[in-house]
Amino acid sequence: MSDPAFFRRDAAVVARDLIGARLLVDGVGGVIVETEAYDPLDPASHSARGPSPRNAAMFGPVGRAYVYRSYGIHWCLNLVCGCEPGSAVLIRALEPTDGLAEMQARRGVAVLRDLCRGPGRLCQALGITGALDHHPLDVPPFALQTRGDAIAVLPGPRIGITRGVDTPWRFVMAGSRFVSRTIAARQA
DNA sequence: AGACTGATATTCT
DNA sequence: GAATATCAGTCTA
Repeated sequence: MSDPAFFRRDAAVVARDLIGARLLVDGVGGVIVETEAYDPLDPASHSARGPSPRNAAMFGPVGRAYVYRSYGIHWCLNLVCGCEPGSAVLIRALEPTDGLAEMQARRGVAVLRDLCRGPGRLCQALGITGALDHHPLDVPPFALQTRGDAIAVLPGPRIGITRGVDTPWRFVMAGSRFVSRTIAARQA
């Protein structure tokens, strides 16, 4: 459920609370195990320099998707949140649980661990494209179930950015084998 | 396991 | 023209 109260909080808080939530697109997806927070005061954020055609969703209502093209090739999914406009949480990795065969077909890969590990791979596995930019998270094809109970979450620095590298706004599920490769290496 | 490369949309200089 | 919230392939070890 995308209760506005859940998303109308600081991005770092929402990013931590999203770990363990179940995210499905047309019934295909899994449990969120890795996220990153971005807000308009953050030099690494797309919203740092104000609205543009690409990042418009970040300045719209909370509880919606912000989908953008990364390096001209991949799609990346964010969930718009925050008390003020311009915040979002990047979904970096899922533990696949639903629609495994469909994800394997879309990715052309059989190994579960490689289906949704990384923002670009995740979007390919769930069939997420720019068509879902601005789409409300409580309206099909999206389905989002957040957890009520507490869960062990580890914070750390974000990945693949050159600015704001010291802000510990990446969150991973403790002990999960389905997080990004670079993280798994650093954890070990 | 690590280093390098190519693909290439959007934004910034 | 250069950089980027990336990934898959290939080469070196």
